[in-house]
Amino acid sequence: MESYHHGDLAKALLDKAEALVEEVGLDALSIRACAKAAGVTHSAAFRHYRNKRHLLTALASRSANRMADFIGERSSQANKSSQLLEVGMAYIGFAMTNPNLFRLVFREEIIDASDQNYRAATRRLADQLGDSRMKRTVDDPLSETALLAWSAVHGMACLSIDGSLQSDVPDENKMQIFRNSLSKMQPVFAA
Amino acid sequence: MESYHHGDLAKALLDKAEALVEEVGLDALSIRACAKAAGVTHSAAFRHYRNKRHLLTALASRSANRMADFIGERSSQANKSSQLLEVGMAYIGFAMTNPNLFRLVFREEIIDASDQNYRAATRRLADQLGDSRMKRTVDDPLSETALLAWSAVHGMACLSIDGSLQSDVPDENKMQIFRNSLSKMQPVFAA
DNA sequence: CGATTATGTAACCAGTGGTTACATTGATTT
DNA sequence: AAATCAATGTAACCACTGGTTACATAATCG
Repeated sequence: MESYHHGDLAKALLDKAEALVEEVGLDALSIRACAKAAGVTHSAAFRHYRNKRHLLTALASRSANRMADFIGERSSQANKSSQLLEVGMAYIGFAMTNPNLFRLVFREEIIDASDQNYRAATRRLADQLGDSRMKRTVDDPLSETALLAWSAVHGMACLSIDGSLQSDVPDENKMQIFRNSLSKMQPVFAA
Repeated sequence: MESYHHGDLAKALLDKAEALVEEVGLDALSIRACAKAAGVTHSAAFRHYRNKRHLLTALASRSANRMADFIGERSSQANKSSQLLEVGMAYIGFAMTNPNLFRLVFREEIIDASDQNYRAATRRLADQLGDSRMKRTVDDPLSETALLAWSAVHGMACLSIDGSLQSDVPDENKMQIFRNSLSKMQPVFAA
């Protein structure tokens, strides 16, 4: 038996949410299920997260950081010439391994996009994507190719996890196809 | 006052759903709200759609068809040389005008992806995207460039409507940036 | 006209996000 | 050490949701 007080319920809830979300799906995730998994009443959860939105925001922030870490690792392992490609492949790899966490990071309607932690996490992620010029899209012509690269990678990730591509292909083969496909973009960056 | 029987409740519900979804968001859309908007009890709706999933599937099918139509129009208006670019821009344009309908078409977790109407509609859409080789990704090397193009366009659409890009830029300017960005891909297709 | 069938309503169920009043605990102060 | 107080838990409740069932009404067809 545990004590009346939990210890670190806030973190426990996040952990349970992270585990549950890949089980039951992003839309079916409920605060009550997280609370029950943590062995606690659902109202206890609201003591640590004002509402569901806040829980999801916290999870999104953590996921964005995980993603940035993952990409960072892969990026540092690659040699300079293939870095852009490897970053893209890591991006897609994270999405395919954690589809719902990946979706959560970008579904700004169900989270608090103005949250400071979330913004910091996504900024870290954007920085990891090469150069932060990807986000400054207004009058910087260089960013147009960066936007193109990001879009291609993001699009592949989305199409892949949403099942819009042929779905009876094993993940490894898919990854190889993505790699080949992305490679074709090289002439764009050569210029 | 209307008669006891509605006339074409199935279609009315779809219409109301289509209108409501862009108002309240995809996740907040409820069968009860659609039914009320159609002036009918929520249980009447279940007479025409077995469950929410079926309603959303029907709406997704209709949206995919609308999208295919829209792209088809734009495509036929363009001259041969710029067709690929125009198709892509139409794809993004539809997404930005109807973000939630666009999302619905690709959110296969909340719809019945094996539904025949849905499959027919998405196949039409895929065909409209140039050549249907986009979907046969296994051992057809040509499709790698098609996949790249689709991904780039799809990624731009998603990033744009999800607010991951700089959001204080008016839509028209965004579209111009997208056009410029996509244009950079030309050398890939020249080969 | 009468029976059948399609389509609507009313009342109900379990589950959800969220709130409020109350109970329990751990830490602080004296 | 005892009293106090804020942090953290529970229980009971609310409105709403998707979904079901029994019943009422209307249209249709013999």
